[in-house]
Amino acid sequence: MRGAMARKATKRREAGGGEDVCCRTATSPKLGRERAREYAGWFKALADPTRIRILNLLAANRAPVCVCDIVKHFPVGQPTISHHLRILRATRFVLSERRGTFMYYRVNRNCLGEFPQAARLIMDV
Amino acid sequence: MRGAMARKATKRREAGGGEDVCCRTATSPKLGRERAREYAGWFKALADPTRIRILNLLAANRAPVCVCDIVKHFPVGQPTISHHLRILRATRFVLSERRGTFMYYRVNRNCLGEFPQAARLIMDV
DNA sequence: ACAATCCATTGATAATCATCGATGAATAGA
DNA sequence: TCTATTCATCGATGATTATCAATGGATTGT
Repeated sequence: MRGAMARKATKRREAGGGEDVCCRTATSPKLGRERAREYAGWFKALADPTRIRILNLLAANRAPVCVCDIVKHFPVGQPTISHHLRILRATRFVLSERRGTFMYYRVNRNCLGEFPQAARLIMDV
Repeated sequence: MRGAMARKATKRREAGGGEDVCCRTATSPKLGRERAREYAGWFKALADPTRIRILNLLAANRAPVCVCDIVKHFPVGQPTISHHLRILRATRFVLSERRGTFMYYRVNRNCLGEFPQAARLIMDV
Protein backbone atom coordinates (compact mmCIF):
# COMPACT_ATOMS: atom_id res chain seq x y z
CA MET A 1 0.00 0.00 0.00
CA ARG A 2 3.01 2.25 0.26
CA GLY A 3 6.54 2.18 -1.01
CA ALA A 4 5.80 2.57 -4.68
CA MET A 5 6.93 6.16 -4.77
CA ALA A 6 9.18 5.87 -1.79
CA ARG A 7 12.34 4.39 -3.17
CA LYS A 8 12.93 5.99 -6.54
CA ALA A 9 14.89 8.95 -5.17
CA THR A 10 18.05 10.48 -6.53
CA LYS A 11 19.62 7.75 -8.55
CA ARG A 12 21.45 9.67 -11.24
CA ARG A 13 25.20 9.35 -11.68
CA GLU A 14 25.41 5.77 -10.52
CA ALA A 15 28.32 5.42 -12.93
CA GLY A 16 31.35 7.60 -12.31
CA GLY A 17 31.90 7.45 -8.59
CA GLY A 18 29.02 5.69 -6.88
CA GLU A 19 28.37 8.84 -4.83
CA ASP A 20 24.98 10.36 -4.27
CA VAL A 21 24.71 13.96 -5.08
CA CYS A 22 22.86 16.15 -2.64
CA CYS A 23 24.46 15.41 0.72
CA ARG A 24 27.28 13.32 2.04
CA THR A 25 25.21 10.28 2.91
CA ALA A 26 23.47 11.11 6.17
CA THR A 27 23.60 8.76 9.12
CA SER A 28 20.58 6.57 9.72
CA PRO A 29 18.36 7.21 12.71
CA LYS A 30 19.78 5.34 15.66
CA LEU A 31 16.41 4.92 17.29
CA GLY A 32 14.81 1.64 16.21
CA ARG A 33 11.25 1.47 14.96
CA GLU A 34 10.09 -0.41 18.01
CA ARG A 35 11.47 2.12 20.43
CA ALA A 36 10.15 4.98 18.32
CA ARG A 37 6.68 3.45 18.38
CA GLU A 38 6.84 3.08 22.13
CA TYR A 39 7.84 6.71 22.61
CA ALA A 40 5.21 7.88 20.15
CA GLY A 41 2.63 6.06 22.26
CA TRP A 42 3.75 7.98 25.32
CA PHE A 43 3.63 11.31 23.55
CA LYS A 44 0.27 10.48 22.01
CA ALA A 45 -1.13 9.95 25.49
CA LEU A 46 -0.12 13.53 26.29
CA ALA A 47 -1.22 14.98 22.97
CA ASP A 48 -4.53 16.22 24.33
CA PRO A 49 -5.10 19.29 26.52
CA THR A 50 -7.72 17.59 28.66
CA ARG A 51 -5.42 14.66 29.42
CA ILE A 52 -2.60 17.01 30.31
CA ARG A 53 -4.82 18.87 32.74
CA ILE A 54 -6.17 15.66 34.24
CA LEU A 55 -2.60 14.61 34.83
CA ASN A 56 -1.83 18.00 36.31
CA LEU A 57 -4.87 17.84 38.58
CA LEU A 58 -3.80 14.44 39.86
CA ALA A 59 -0.26 15.66 40.36
CA ALA A 60 -1.46 18.70 42.27
CA ASN A 61 -3.40 16.51 44.68
CA ARG A 62 -1.20 14.42 46.93
CA ALA A 63 -4.08 12.12 47.85
CA PRO A 64 -5.76 10.02 45.16
CA VAL A 65 -8.80 11.58 43.52
CA CYS A 66 -11.98 9.80 42.51
CA VAL A 67 -13.45 10.08 39.04
CA CYS A 68 -16.49 12.10 40.01
CA ASP A 69 -14.20 14.72 41.49
CA ILE A 70 -12.15 14.86 38.34
CA VAL A 71 -15.26 15.28 36.24
CA LYS A 72 -16.26 18.37 38.20
CA HIS A 73 -13.24 20.30 36.96
CA PHE A 74 -13.69 19.75 33.24
CA PRO A 75 -16.32 20.76 30.72
CA VAL A 76 -16.66 17.24 29.32
CA GLY A 77 -18.85 14.34 30.34
CA GLN A 78 -17.97 11.44 32.60
CA PRO A 79 -17.57 8.89 29.79
CA THR A 80 -15.04 11.16 28.16
CA ILE A 81 -13.08 11.48 31.38
CA SER A 82 -13.15 7.70 31.72
CA HIS A 83 -11.87 7.43 28.18
CA HIS A 84 -8.95 9.73 28.93
CA LEU A 85 -8.19 7.94 32.17
CA ARG A 86 -8.06 4.64 30.37
CA ILE A 87 -5.42 6.02 28.01
CA LEU A 88 -3.40 7.50 30.85
CA ARG A 89 -3.67 4.21 32.73
CA ALA A 90 -2.61 2.13 29.72
CA THR A 91 0.54 4.23 29.39
CA ARG A 92 1.22 4.05 33.14
CA PHE A 93 1.01 7.78 33.61
CA VAL A 94 -1.61 7.24 36.30
CA LEU A 95 -2.41 4.42 38.69
CA SER A 96 -5.85 3.45 39.92
CA GLU A 97 -7.22 1.83 43.01
CA ARG A 98 -10.71 0.78 43.98
CA ARG A 99 -12.37 1.76 47.27
CA GLY A 100 -15.93 0.60 47.49
CA THR A 101 -17.87 2.16 44.69
CA PHE A 102 -15.19 4.70 43.94
CA MET A 103 -12.15 4.52 41.71
CA TYR A 104 -9.26 6.58 42.95
CA TYR A 105 -6.62 7.80 40.56
CA ARG A 106 -3.18 9.16 41.28
CA VAL A 107 -0.24 10.18 39.18
CA ASN A 108 2.63 7.75 38.69
CA ARG A 109 5.67 9.71 39.74
CA ASN A 110 8.05 7.20 38.17
CA CYS A 111 7.13 8.50 34.73
CA LEU A 112 8.84 11.76 35.56
CA GLY A 113 12.16 9.96 35.50
CA GLU A 114 11.60 8.13 32.26
CA PHE A 115 10.96 11.23 30.20
CA PRO A 116 14.35 12.95 30.23
CA GLN A 117 15.86 9.59 29.31
CA ALA A 118 13.59 9.36 26.26
CA ALA A 119 14.34 12.95 25.33
CA ARG A 120 18.07 12.26 25.46
CA LEU A 121 17.75 9.18 23.28
CA ILE A 122 15.68 10.99 20.67
CA MET A 123 17.94 14.00 20.69
CA ASP A 124 21.03 11.81 20.60
CA VAL A 125 22.86 13.21 23.59
CA MET B 1 -22.69 20.59 21.73
CA ARG B 2 -21.36 19.54 25.09
CA GLY B 3 -22.05 20.33 28.69
CA ALA B 4 -25.54 18.84 28.88
CA MET B 5 -24.44 15.78 30.79
CA ALA B 6 -21.33 17.37 32.20
CA ARG B 7 -22.59 19.37 35.14
CA LYS B 8 -25.22 17.26 36.83
CA ALA B 9 -22.75 15.37 39.00
CA THR B 10 -23.10 14.41 42.66
CA LYS B 11 -25.54 16.92 44.01
CA ARG B 12 -27.18 14.99 46.83
CA ARG B 13 -27.03 16.27 50.37
CA GLU B 14 -26.90 19.91 49.44
CA ALA B 15 -28.77 20.54 52.71
CA GLY B 16 -27.05 19.47 55.89
CA GLY B 17 -23.50 20.69 55.46
CA GLY B 18 -22.91 21.79 51.88
CA GLU B 19 -20.23 19.12 51.53
CA ASP B 20 -19.83 16.84 48.58
CA VAL B 21 -19.64 13.20 49.41
CA CYS B 22 -17.01 11.19 47.60
CA CYS B 23 -13.73 13.04 48.18
CA ARG B 24 -12.61 16.04 50.13
CA THR B 25 -12.90 18.55 47.29
CA ALA B 26 -9.86 18.00 45.10
CA THR B 27 -7.65 20.88 44.04
CA SER B 28 -8.18 22.27 40.56
CA PRO B 29 -5.53 21.74 37.90
CA LYS B 30 -2.99 24.53 38.19
CA LEU B 31 -2.11 24.39 34.53
CA GLY B 32 -4.29 26.81 32.53
CA ARG B 33 -6.10 25.74 29.39
CA GLU B 34 -3.91 27.88 27.20
CA ARG B 35 -0.70 26.39 28.49
CA ALA B 36 -2.16 22.90 28.35
CA ARG B 37 -3.09 23.41 24.71
CA GLU B 38 0.41 24.64 23.95
CA TYR B 39 2.00 21.60 25.56
CA ALA B 40 -0.46 19.25 23.88
CA GLY B 41 0.65 20.73 20.57
CA TRP B 42 4.25 19.91 21.36
CA PHE B 43 3.44 16.38 22.36
CA LYS B 44 1.21 15.91 19.33
CA ALA B 45 4.15 16.80 17.13
CA LEU B 46 6.03 13.88 18.66
CA ALA B 47 3.09 11.50 18.67
CA ASP B 48 4.17 9.74 15.50
CA PRO B 49 6.97 7.17 15.15
CA THR B 50 8.12 8.54 11.82
CA ARG B 51 8.44 12.06 13.17
CA ILE B 52 10.37 10.80 16.17
CA ARG B 53 12.80 8.99 13.94
CA ILE B 54 13.14 11.96 11.60
CA LEU B 55 14.02 14.03 14.63
CA ASN B 56 16.45 11.37 15.75
CA LEU B 57 18.06 11.20 12.33
CA LEU B 58 18.55 14.96 12.30
CA ALA B 59 19.95 14.86 15.82
CA ALA B 60 22.37 12.09 14.92
CA ASN B 61 23.76 14.16 12.04
CA ARG B 62 25.71 17.19 13.15
CA ALA B 63 25.51 18.77 9.72
CA PRO B 64 22.09 19.72 8.28
CA VAL B 65 20.45 17.08 6.11
CA CYS B 66 18.50 17.66 2.93
CA VAL B 67 15.03 16.27 2.39
CA CYS B 68 15.97 13.75 -0.27
CA ASP B 69 18.45 12.23 2.15
CA ILE B 70 15.84 11.97 4.84
CA VAL B 71 13.43 10.29 2.45
CA LYS B 72 15.95 7.55 1.74
CA HIS B 73 15.78 6.29 5.31
CA PHE B 74 12.02 5.90 5.61
CA PRO B 75 9.45 3.69 3.92
CA VAL B 76 7.14 6.60 3.14
CA GLY B 77 6.97 8.95 0.19
CA GLN B 78 8.51 12.39 -0.12
CA PRO B 79 5.22 14.29 0.33
CA THR B 80 4.70 12.50 3.62
CA ILE B 81 8.18 13.41 4.80
CA SER B 82 7.49 17.01 3.82
CA HIS B 83 4.26 16.85 5.78
CA HIS B 84 6.07 15.65 8.88
CA LEU B 85 8.81 18.23 8.47
CA ARG B 86 6.22 20.97 8.28
CA ILE B 87 4.80 19.88 11.63
CA LEU B 88 8.23 19.65 13.22
CA ARG B 89 9.08 23.05 11.81
CA ALA B 90 5.85 24.65 13.05
CA THR B 91 6.62 23.46 16.57
CA ARG B 92 10.24 24.61 16.32
CA PHE B 93 11.65 21.14 16.84
CA VAL B 94 13.62 21.54 13.63
CA LEU B 95 15.01 24.48 11.69
CA SER B 96 15.36 24.74 7.94
CA GLU B 97 17.62 26.53 5.58
CA ARG B 98 17.69 26.78 1.81
CA ARG B 99 20.80 26.10 -0.30
CA GLY B 100 20.10 26.29 -3.98
CA THR B 101 17.56 23.67 -4.85
CA PHE B 102 17.93 21.88 -1.56
CA MET B 103 16.28 22.39 1.78
CA TYR B 104 18.50 21.53 4.70
CA TYR B 105 17.00 20.58 8.00
CA ARG B 106 18.60 20.39 11.41
CA VAL B 107 17.38 19.78 14.91
CA ASN B 108 16.73 22.73 17.20
CA ARG B 109 18.76 21.93 20.29
CA ASN B 110 16.98 24.57 22.36
CA CYS B 111 13.90 22.35 22.56
CA LEU B 112 15.86 19.94 24.69
CA GLY B 113 15.84 22.50 27.46
CA GLU B 114 12.16 23.36 27.26
CA PHE B 115 10.93 19.84 27.76
CA PRO B 116 11.99 19.12 31.34
CA GLN B 117 10.46 22.48 32.26
CA ALA B 118 7.13 21.44 30.76
CA ALA B 119 7.33 18.05 32.47
CA ARG B 120 7.89 19.73 35.81
CA LEU B 121 4.94 22.06 35.36
CA ILE B 122 2.61 19.25 34.36
CA MET B 123 3.80 17.01 37.16
CA ASP B 124 3.64 19.89 39.64
CA VAL B 125 7.17 19.71 41.00
C1' DA C 1 -34.49 -7.76 47.63
C1' DC C 2 -34.38 -3.04 46.14
C1' DA C 3 -32.91 1.45 45.10
C1' DA C 4 -29.13 4.50 44.45
C1' DT C 5 -24.54 5.71 43.10
C1' DC C 6 -20.11 5.32 40.74
C1' DC C 7 -17.86 4.43 36.70
C1' DA C 8 -16.60 1.60 32.54
C1' DT C 9 -18.23 0.21 28.07
C1' DT C 10 -20.82 0.45 23.73
C1' DG C 11 -22.26 2.55 19.46
C1' DA C 12 -22.49 6.61 16.83
C1' DT C 13 -20.68 10.95 14.85
C1' DA C 14 -17.83 14.65 13.45
C1' DA C 15 -13.13 16.02 13.30
C1' DT C 16 -8.34 15.18 12.75
C1' DC C 17 -4.53 12.79 10.71
C1' DA C 18 -1.09 9.88 7.94
C1' DT C 19 -0.47 8.65 3.58
C1' DC C 20 -0.75 8.66 -1.35
C1' DG C 21 -0.49 10.36 -6.36
C1' DA C 22 -0.30 14.43 -8.98
C1' DT C 23 1.00 18.98 -9.61
C1' DG C 24 3.40 23.30 -9.15
C1' DA C 25 7.09 26.59 -7.70
C1' DA C 26 11.88 27.42 -7.44
C1' DT C 27 16.47 26.75 -8.75
C1' DA C 28 20.49 25.18 -11.38
C1' DG C 29 22.74 23.85 -15.57
C1' DA C 30 22.96 23.31 -20.67
C1' DT D 1 15.07 29.17 -23.21
C1' DC D 2 14.66 24.49 -22.20
C1' DT D 3 15.34 20.59 -19.14
C1' DA D 4 16.11 18.31 -14.90
C1' DT D 5 15.87 18.18 -9.96
C1' DT D 6 14.25 19.29 -5.33
C1' DC D 7 10.65 19.96 -2.43
C1' DA D 8 6.09 22.01 -0.96
C1' DT D 9 1.25 21.91 -1.69
C1' DC D 10 -3.32 20.08 -3.23
C1' DG D 11 -7.12 16.79 -3.21
C1' DA D 12 -8.57 12.39 -1.89
C1' DT D 13 -8.88 8.38 1.14
C1' DG D 14 -8.78 5.30 4.98
C1' DA D 15 -7.71 5.17 9.88
C1' DT D 16 -7.76 7.14 14.33
C1' DT D 17 -9.79 10.01 17.84
C1' DA D 18 -12.59 13.07 21.04
C1' DT D 19 -16.96 13.44 22.34
C1' DC D 20 -21.70 12.29 23.38
C1' DA D 21 -26.02 9.63 24.95
C1' DA D 22 -27.36 5.38 26.60
C1' DT D 23 -26.52 1.22 28.96
C1' DG D 24 -24.68 -2.10 32.14
C1' DG D 25 -21.77 -4.00 35.99
C1' DA D 26 -20.38 -3.45 40.65
C1' DT D 27 -21.01 -1.95 45.18
C1' DT D 28 -23.28 0.11 49.14
C1' DG D 29 -27.09 1.07 52.19
C1' DT D 30 -31.89 0.33 53.39
